[in-house]
Amino acid sequence: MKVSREQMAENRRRILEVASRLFRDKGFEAVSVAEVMKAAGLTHGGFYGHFSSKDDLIAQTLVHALAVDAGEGGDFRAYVDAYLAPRHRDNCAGGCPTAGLAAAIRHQTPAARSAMTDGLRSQIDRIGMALPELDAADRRRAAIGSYAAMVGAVILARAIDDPALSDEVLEQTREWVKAGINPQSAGAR
Amino acid sequence: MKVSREQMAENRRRILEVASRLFRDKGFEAVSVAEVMKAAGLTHGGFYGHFSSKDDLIAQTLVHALAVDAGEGGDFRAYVDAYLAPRHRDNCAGGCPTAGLAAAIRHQTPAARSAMTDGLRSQIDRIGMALPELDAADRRRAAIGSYAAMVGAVILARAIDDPALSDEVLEQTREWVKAGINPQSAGAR
DNA sequence: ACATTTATATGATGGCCATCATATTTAACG
DNA sequence: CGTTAAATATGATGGCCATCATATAAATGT
Repeated sequence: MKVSREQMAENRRRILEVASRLFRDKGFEAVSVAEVMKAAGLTHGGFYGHFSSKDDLIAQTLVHALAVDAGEGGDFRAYVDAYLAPRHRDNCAGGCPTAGLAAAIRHQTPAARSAMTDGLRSQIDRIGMALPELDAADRRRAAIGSYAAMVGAVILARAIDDPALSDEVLEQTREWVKAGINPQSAGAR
Repeated sequence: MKVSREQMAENRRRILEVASRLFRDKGFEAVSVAEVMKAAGLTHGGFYGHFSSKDDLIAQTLVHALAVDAGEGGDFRAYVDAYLAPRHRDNCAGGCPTAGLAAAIRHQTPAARSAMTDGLRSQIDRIGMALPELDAADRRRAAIGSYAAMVGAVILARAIDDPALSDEVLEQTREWVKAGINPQSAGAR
């Protein structure tokens, strides 16, 4: 049945939201179009009224998810603590889309890769702005190096089945990253 | 037709080798059993004489690939340079299996996760041994933090479609990691 | 040499899934 | 209100793939 204009927009939003969580939780391939629609409270047939294909959904979901990825209020140390925490590791569906999906993007369409590129660029800029105590060159290096370590640590911590080692990967990376952005230490770099 | 005992062992080795490259290149789900067998020069039917399922192949391939992952002759700086290089980024099929597959392991069987855990543990130990100039605590932290950054940087560099930013991610992470293992800087950490 | 075992090949089978065709219902607009 | 257009539902369709049943043929051990 037809639905009001706003209802349709709302439906579309819900599809994107639900797809974002499902993709982060189970990966792109393990989630079917029908599953997304069902989770959004719709039937699978209506899907192609909103998106031209599953690849289109993936690309649009990435744009959506990476735009919200912003979060961070400028306190980089607090962001690092929250990012490299068991709570974030255990919350794939609600966690950072970059940590959850970046590795899968290599196999996706150009539109998806483009969304990832934009998302990464702004994330690096955002982290850089949260490190005003460093000079420009150190700031960029620290932003990129820190974020790479954070994403890598969460991916590794999620991949392994030994809780103690997984916790240790998070803890040690947390200390490593935070020590690396001390002005005196960054100077030594 | 039946083949000699050694021929069968050789076939099995080739299946694992070929599967390892295909999985790293295209991901677990995008590679079919038939494709692996064909690439190994066999037909798909014989597959179940070697492995009990595709999941079994994945787990055994990981054990195989992560055992060979050793490589490194003890010069950590050289290892970092080679790891965080465009050549490695562009060579998924022949590159580090951890960078290529770690993120997908979250969705695999317990056997696969266990193989990844063992592989990561020994990789951390190996890197630690290549950093004798640091004391024990710094060494472990540097090994974990550095490896997380290396894996994360390669994953990010492979995900994005802007070559300049991709190169920059590798370069900056390379400098960041190498600066982080300077004894004076590690002291500050 | 022969009998037997077994590695591989050939050829189903059944399930899942993306996509589409068509039907239904209702909002939107006059 | 009535007509039309559009959003969603229902119900195919075709392809891919993991797995398996059976056939073939060569190696192994006597």
